[in-house]
Amino acid sequence: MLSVEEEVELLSRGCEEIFPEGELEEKIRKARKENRPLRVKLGIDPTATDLHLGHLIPVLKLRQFQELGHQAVLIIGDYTAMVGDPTGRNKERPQLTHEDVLANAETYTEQVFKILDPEKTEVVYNGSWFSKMTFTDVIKLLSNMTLARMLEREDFANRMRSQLPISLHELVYPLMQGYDSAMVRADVELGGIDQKFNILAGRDIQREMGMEPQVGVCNPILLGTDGTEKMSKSLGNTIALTDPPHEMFGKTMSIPDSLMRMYFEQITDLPLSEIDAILSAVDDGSLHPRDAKRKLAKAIVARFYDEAAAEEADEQFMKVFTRKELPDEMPEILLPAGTLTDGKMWIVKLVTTAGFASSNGEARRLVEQGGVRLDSRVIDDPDSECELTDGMVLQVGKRRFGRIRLQ
RNA sequence: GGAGGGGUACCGAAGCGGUCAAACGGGGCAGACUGUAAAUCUGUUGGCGCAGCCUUCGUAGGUUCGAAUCCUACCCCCUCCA
Repeated sequence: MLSVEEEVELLSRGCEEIFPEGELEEKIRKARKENRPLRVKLGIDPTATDLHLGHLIPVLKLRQFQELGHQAVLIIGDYTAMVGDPTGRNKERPQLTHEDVLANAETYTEQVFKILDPEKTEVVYNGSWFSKMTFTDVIKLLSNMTLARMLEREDFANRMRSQLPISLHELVYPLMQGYDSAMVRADVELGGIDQKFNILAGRDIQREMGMEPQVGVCNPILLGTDGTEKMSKSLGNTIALTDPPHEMFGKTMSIPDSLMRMYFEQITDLPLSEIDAILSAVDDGSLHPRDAKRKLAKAIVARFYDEAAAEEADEQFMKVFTRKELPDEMPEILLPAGTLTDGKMWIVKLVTTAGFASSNGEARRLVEQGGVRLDSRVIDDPDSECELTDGMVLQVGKRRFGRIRLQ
């Protein structure tokens, strides 16, 4: 068995902040003495359907706790999702209906259980208590917070300063999240560092209700593939859990070098010493940054799929982008008989039919700009009528390929 | 409740009777250079088989030879005062 110090060190990996400092160690010590696991809470608001790596960071942390024998408590925020977490927002969120939320929750948990052990995870909907609260209960809950404290929050302060609206229901959110902690008697709450305020609210409420306050274990906010903004679906800079291996690999290869450490630490489970070794090899020039990134991409794919998929993705990547060869597999472009006239087809039509452009105009532009190839030959005249034969390869841009199938 | 400001393309933001499919910046896409990195440079960014035509500037009407631009009504947002 690990020593308490070792366990804390392990759990601290990749964390931006654990607060209050030292209290995690104390909690673990105490739990061991009482011979019980820590109750580790992670709340997720099912506001969208696809999980991306940014969502997964605390989930991975939760699994780590789970592997060490602690009790994972997953809260599905069916009620909080309707309110919408104002954290980091400079706008109000659109409010979702309860039906939307429940539907999302299903796909969410399905994905989360690719990582967590469902047998050992306690799943609770926070609607199970919020739906039963009376208005009196709500008022009592609200009395735990003052306006001044609420306005200390950076996001609210910013909005106040720039005279943007803050709806009252948004002020309730941190209290709701905090109340969740009390209801599940959490010892630890996980979340991004942007959750700090909400997690601290949980401590207040737990204390108010006569419990020992939870410890916050916060990870940094994962930046998206563009390297500047936080990973978020609306910014289109995500790597999704549902991305197929080659895409996950490719997207990882496209992140700026400066993000490698973050991704290594947050998403892979390589030992820190190994990560340091890789990155210092890059620094002193003995390892090509691209090869370091390949290691990263492989580790990520292996984590969410398996070694074989990672190996395969790497090979394909090298083949297509380094050696500029055609990928082994590519989607087929089915052309029913009658699509061609005299065995020929208008190039613009071909590109849109293949789904590589959403309009003829866009396809036309791609052609004019030299981004379209047919069997490796650039076609740059948008009026071209191309002779097509079964098995020909259409390439658009650097990474979209399709094999023509005449039917 | 009173006074004022505003809704323009993916986003920010000009335009305020014709020369506007709408400046400029960001983002996206394509090309060059590379390591599908960064930086840089170039082109492009409503639709249509496209030297032409069609539909766009909150919504609906109206004025005009002609409207993103003027008028009327409606919807939405913001600010200040209360």
